[in-house]
Amino acid sequence: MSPGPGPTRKLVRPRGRRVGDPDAAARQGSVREHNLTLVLRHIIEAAVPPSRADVAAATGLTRATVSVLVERLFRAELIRELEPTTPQRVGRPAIPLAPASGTIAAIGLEVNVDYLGACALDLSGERLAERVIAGHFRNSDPREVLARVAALAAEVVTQLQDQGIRLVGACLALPGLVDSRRGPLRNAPNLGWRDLDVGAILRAHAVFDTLPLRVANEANLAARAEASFDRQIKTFVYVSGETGIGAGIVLNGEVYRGRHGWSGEIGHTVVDPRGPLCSCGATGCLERYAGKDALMLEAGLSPDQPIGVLVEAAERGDERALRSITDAGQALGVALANLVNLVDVDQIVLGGIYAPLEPYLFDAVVAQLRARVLSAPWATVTVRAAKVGAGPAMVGGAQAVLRRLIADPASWVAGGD
Amino acid sequence: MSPGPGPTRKLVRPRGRRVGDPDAAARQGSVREHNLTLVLRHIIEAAVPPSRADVAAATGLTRATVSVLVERLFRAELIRELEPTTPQRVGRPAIPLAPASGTIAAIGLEVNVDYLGACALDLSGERLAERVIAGHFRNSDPREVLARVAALAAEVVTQLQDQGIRLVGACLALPGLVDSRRGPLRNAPNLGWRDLDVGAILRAHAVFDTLPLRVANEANLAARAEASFDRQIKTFVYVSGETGIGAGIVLNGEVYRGRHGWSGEIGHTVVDPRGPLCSCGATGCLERYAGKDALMLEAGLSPDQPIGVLVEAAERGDERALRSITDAGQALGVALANLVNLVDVDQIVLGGIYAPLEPYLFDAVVAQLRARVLSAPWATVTVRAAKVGAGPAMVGGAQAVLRRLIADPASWVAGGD
DNA sequence: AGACTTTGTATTCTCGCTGAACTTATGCCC
DNA sequence: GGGCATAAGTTCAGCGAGAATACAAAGTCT
Repeated sequence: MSPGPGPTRKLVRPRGRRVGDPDAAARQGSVREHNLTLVLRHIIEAAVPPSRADVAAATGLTRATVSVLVERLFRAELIRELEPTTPQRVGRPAIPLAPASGTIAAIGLEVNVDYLGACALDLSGERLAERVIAGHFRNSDPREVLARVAALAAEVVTQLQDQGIRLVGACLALPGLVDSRRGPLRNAPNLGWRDLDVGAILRAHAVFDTLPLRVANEANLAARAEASFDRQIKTFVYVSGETGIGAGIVLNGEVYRGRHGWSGEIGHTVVDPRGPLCSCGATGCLERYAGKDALMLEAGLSPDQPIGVLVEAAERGDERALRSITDAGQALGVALANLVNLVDVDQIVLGGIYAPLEPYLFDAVVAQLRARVLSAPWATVTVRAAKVGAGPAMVGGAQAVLRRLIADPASWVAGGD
Repeated sequence: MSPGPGPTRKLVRPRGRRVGDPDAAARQGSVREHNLTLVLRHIIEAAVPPSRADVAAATGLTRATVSVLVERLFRAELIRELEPTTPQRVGRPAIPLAPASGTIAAIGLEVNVDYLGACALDLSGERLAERVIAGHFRNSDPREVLARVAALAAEVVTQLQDQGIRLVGACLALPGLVDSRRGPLRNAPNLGWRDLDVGAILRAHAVFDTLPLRVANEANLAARAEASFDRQIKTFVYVSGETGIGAGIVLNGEVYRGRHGWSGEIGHTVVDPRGPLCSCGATGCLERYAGKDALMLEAGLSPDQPIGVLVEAAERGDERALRSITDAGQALGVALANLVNLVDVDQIVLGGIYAPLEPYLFDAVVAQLRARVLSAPWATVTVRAAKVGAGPAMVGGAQAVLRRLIADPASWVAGGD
């Protein structure tokens, strides 16, 4: 029978997407996909560039198989060979393998209460481009703001395309409830945005005609960026303190998003049911005690000033400032104790405005954790400041896009062949 | 070279355990293991017994492959063929496949504040045996109580072995912090047990010489039992209300245990930081508002009476009883709102003493959820009473053991060949 | 210079799934 | 009742991917 597209043409069997999918059938191709990912991940995450033999030893594959897989990854420009190090060891010198740099990149975008930003990352983790605009976007006009974001993205995209770098996608970080399945932004109280299909608005701009765009929660993305900093720590909670307070829960190296993608809304966790009214309609939310506005106002400062002003006041020994920070720390400690009792993590990373407040804030947090976490006597919960610098959510967004590529290099290898 | 066990014998390469493990190399054998599990799971979880052809259609495997895999499962006594239904359809009649019954079983054990129990389940989910002893085990002597549990287990084991049923393992449910990695019980405040290697004590009894034993948290196991009741609902939180209050968080069909296995300790979540002192040392824990003791005492009843007494009082319209239940419901609602804000689940199942209190309790819970969950306007959180009957944790324990077998039938197939 | 050591590649083998043909068992229709 | 259509289950050649083994390559050590 000729393979023409006749009416009786057979339906294509839905191929098992990944070996990891427990509900799909596995076939030989799944094995290859799995191992391709395994090898790529190992090369990208290794502390020092490994040779083919190192990869084989670490993964349990044979050197022969690794050679074949490496060849594929190499041809797809996902990895590169480095110069052999001057060998101080007997035997044939190894060829170190590393993630390719400057071949493939992803774009991270962000809208926050006091800045907009765009950045680009390649597989080696290098920041190829960055644009940040400071401003005040509380109760801003979404279409106008998003147009500016699109302009930033366009700048970055043209810059990279001029260098011949291929772009795999973009991800926008927002401080609010983003529906991870159906796309629309539900509620970003501090931007004043509500029930808005941000993805659709942004995709109307020409830049995104060929560039796939995702939208995700700011804290979740920042958590991902922090996770990539220290890969040893696989399970932790990242708390993003800004005007609002969000948390990204990382379980075993994977950001936990929940049923709809709305996990980690610690800012609207109850600290005291009889406490003050919050913008969300409930009473006694953490945000009313430890959000930036509350911190600044309690210290007698304007909430629109940068956090550095509060830090300076604390450094001067200003009573009101110190009291404000300690109160916030207690509330934060209560909320985090609840989180730890529920989710059982043993590492907490405080980012955003909390990082510079570390010397004045953390003791109160730790004290509450010690008192209120049921398992505290058996496993101490460590609290530390975030290591990622500026724009963690932007970086995390780009990483999220790259991560998809890394998790499924087979499609890219086939496409670029 | 002769394959003798000389000193230069090659090390056995660590074989990739499962295809699901993202850090292990996949090989052809992994494909078979994966598909074997896939087929077995499909047969066990199907609403009506499927034929080989049905399984093939559902999984995406070919009928040829399914035939081979079914043959293996059949020989290992994991599944059985049913009589063909009187066919009302054209074509060769299908042979329905179902989980084997009465061939392989697992034991569930439980120690709780007011009863001990043991039960046995086979792959078809049938309860082959059950023993329950009522009593009061608050501040009991662990060794004495565990000896009684071992005796219960021994009774069940001999009964089953007389019937020629093979036992794959046992799992003990405890209301407290169980270290899922290193084994010891850390803290079961309501039993008064603390820092006790329950597993080791129990394993000293002869029954467990050949029977692998695990120890796990009561609420987590009860959640698993509830999950098996309605497989459609894959993500929910089960709340086990007894003297203490525990929660089992089920994400995508899998119980989330956390870093150490201590997740879901909702009973020691803070409802009001200035509230009354709790046995755990902190203040204002949920348990002080919605635990059985608090409920009974507030209603003017003795905490050692069964919950039915409170239900009857409420039915009579007793003011104190109704007030007590409503107060508990509010506190529970606050704690659950926090949980939902953090973990983003949209189903809550209330079990234990809360199930019979449904008509008087749930409204208060739902009201708090509606007011305090940030995402409430976009996705309602449903609250319902548990469906599993008596001893959910026991049943869940047995299921947990069987689940391991189902997740890795390859080992059993090879062993029973 | 030659033995030794380690890396990376080539070749053959095995294993498990696919696809297509084949067998079996039933209902339907004349 | 006998063919025909239909669906379930089985058999078998083929293929793709990793394992095992042997071998080539590129160095160090003596």
